Amino acid sequence: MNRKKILESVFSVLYRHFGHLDWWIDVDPFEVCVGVILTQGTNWRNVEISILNLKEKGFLNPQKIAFLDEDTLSELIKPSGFFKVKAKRLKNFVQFLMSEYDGDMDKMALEETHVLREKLLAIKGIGKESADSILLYGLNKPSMVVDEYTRRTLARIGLIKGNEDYDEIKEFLEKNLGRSVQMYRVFHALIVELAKTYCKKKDPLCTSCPLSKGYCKFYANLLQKNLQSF
DNA sequence: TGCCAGGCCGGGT
DNA sequence: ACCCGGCATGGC
Repeated sequence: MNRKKILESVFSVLYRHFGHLDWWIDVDPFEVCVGVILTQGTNWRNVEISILNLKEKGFLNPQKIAFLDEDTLSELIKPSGFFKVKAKRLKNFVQFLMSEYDGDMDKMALEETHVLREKLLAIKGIGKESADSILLYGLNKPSMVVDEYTRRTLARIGLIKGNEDYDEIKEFLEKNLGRSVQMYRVFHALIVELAKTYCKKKDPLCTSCPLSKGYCKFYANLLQKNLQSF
């Protein structure tokens, strides 16, 4: 049994359990970018308040944010925390978008995925997870998102050791999930849902996880045994 | 009540 | 190459 089969089975089980989960469906790509930056280290609920603030003022577009002073901006995004650094990060991103693509997300979307990823990573405040989230959920490009949940969950299942770096895990997933944007989007959302619900930091044995029936390392074995039923 | 949330950067070892 | 503090609000 190879890791690809197991990974496919994991997806299958999660999909059956949680259903079709996806994020930012049909959301304006620029709004996705703002959301991605605001949600760094922060609960999504808090981000929604900030997004609403920006929308109410009609500021949720590149041009407006570009000409907004940083203090006003940080005031509007206060609910999502780290508001001063995030105001700066939003400014950095918007400045990039304006200067490289005339503030046009459609133009940005024309870039080749890997090229754009490197450009995004060069922006202060955009790390790997944010860059990949923008690519995947904002622009529908095949760039898998990895986060702490993904690392922890895959490690507990036994698919990775857990000490691999970001890009290693990303490549593992991209190689074994196939290059389907839809698959990446849903898989990441499913993993996050699983981790938030059952695969918590404080519960290393995953005792509450209905999928694992005990320690998650045995999850892989469970899948192998029952593979034919998936 | 304390802990954590859909991270990232910069400086120190 | 890792490790850590700082950044900050709101919900359970």
